[in-house]
Amino acid sequence: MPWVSLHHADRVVCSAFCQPRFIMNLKEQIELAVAQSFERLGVTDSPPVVKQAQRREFGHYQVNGVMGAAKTAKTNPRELATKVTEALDLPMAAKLEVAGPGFVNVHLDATSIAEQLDLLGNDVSLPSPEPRHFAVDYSAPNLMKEMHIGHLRTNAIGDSIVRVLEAVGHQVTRVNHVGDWGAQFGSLLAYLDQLHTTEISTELKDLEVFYQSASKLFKSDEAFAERARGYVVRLQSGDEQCMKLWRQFIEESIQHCQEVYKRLDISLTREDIHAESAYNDDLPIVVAELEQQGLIEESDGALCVFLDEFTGKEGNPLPAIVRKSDGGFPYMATDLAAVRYRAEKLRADTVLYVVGAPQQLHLKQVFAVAQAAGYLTDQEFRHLPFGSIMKSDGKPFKTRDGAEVKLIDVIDEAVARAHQLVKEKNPDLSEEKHRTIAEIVGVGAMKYAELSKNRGTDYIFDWDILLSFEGNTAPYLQYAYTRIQSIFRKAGVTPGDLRGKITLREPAELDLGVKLLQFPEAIETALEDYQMNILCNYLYELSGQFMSFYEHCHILKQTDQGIQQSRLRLAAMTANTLQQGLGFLGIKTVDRM
RNA sequence: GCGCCCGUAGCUCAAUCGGAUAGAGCAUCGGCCUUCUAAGCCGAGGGUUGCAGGUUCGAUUCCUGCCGGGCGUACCA
Repeated sequence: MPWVSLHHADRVVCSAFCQPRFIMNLKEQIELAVAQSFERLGVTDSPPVVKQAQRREFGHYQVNGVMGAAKTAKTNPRELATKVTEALDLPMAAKLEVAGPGFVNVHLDATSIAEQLDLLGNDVSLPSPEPRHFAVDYSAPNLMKEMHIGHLRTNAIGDSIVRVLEAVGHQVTRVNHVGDWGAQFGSLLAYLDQLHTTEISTELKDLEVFYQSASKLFKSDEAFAERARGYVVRLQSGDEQCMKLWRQFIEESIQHCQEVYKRLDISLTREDIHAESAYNDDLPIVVAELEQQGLIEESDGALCVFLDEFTGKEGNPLPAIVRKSDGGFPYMATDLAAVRYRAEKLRADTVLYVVGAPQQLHLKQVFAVAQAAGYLTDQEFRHLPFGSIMKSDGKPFKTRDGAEVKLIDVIDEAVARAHQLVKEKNPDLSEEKHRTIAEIVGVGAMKYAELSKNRGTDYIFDWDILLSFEGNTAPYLQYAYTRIQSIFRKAGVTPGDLRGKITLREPAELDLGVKLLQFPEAIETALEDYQMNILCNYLYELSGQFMSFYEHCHILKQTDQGIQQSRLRLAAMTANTLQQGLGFLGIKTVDRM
């Protein structure tokens, strides 16, 4: 039986005659065996439900599906579990036991695990789902202002999702839907216009200060406010001199963004920018198309789409306003135009919006109106909301607090702290090395702090937690990696030189070996709901497993050549997995730190 | 008022979608550097998962009610 298909997966995997990198992962192998065992016993319609065991004493994997099956079949769960175990053809299991109300605990066999590791060589196996075209909308800063700490989430999460999707073979379009249009630009342009050419570049250096000076003038100086309003009109009507100023400002602001991306190692480039203003010409068309569909109603002078499912205060119908009473277009219109573009022009199969949770209702409306307008056929448009960052008192950051923490300042602080530490830990390295390492470690810590949290929940901003280098942090993973590099330096070999097979004698070796084989499972689980914290968790556990192995199974002191080669191979595979996994998170590794 | 999200150890967070005795990190306490980098390892203490019911073999997870917090709720984005 060369080909077998898994009922729950949308792909076919082969068991015998194909490349090692396409072998099933451990969980799938067990699932398949349990499913076959169920079949032999005449149990149908019950999934095996195989999971990694939560406690080591329960084996490596546990089968939870027997209890559900027993319920449907109205039989005793423990008896059924015993039968399933007897009918189970799973050579890779060293021991199977029925436990608790009807669990089957699977203890894996060291020899089989070693064989599977040998099949991989020094490669890392990845899931290979059916390729799709993804568009991922993330980052999307407002170009009026500089990015603040709140922008870290969409950048870190979005960029990581993009990297993982690409790694498993999907086509990915990065979309940076920057805010470069709107009434607020009036005062910025008016302010820009009254500067002397010599002052412009210095003034724009700090966008935050620029923005604040302009809005202060807008409030205090009536003549200035009047000019600002005039600029809005001129901007919207495409006045050439005004557009020139606007382009100058936008250019400068994009420059700022790209610098931050570069610093943060975010993979967005200028080519990924598809700004709000790019849809300007589409906005009247979208409204006209909605009109043709009979979806538009006028209300208080605004053009609206009312859908039954949306109600506002006091149960009143809640409109999706696509044109304001003053004739301007709100972001509902822009976002609809963006949906239309992404579905019809970009032809993406799945579009992910990595946008904060407060936008939930808005995006729900956007998708619903787009659906009603016929822009969507079978594409999947999904909002991936993330929680807000709160202040230490648990209250959310408000724009008016003015005390928002600039993203670039957080980066500087992270790098400064890392620099201090690496100088202290490794004084022999050159200053240049110190700086390079500090940049990678500091930025890694920041990004990992974001990624390792469940994306849905709000969390509290705290310098010391965000910039911690101990425990479950990126530096811990990077440190595990440097320890491995150090071993190879001292041994004077490179992973490519390694000969010999893997043998897993010590418990620490077996646990590390199993953990290594679970990488594709972690990726798969993380992609189910685009939760990168699951990948973080895996990498942390892998590092922990390695650290334990490192302490208990000395490598260079080992006199038995076979054992030493085996351990070096385990170390090499760990390093490889860590580097790839961290790469998926947008975090680099260093050879020393 | 209505809708969505949340409430877990002193603090910050997990818990792979209903599984076993709820896990980490930080902080606290105790061990481990003449041995591959101590950003580390080994161990200890710390919990009525906001409260009260319900569903079932089994609930942090699902349902109902209450308490507390956040966000949203027509022309800012």
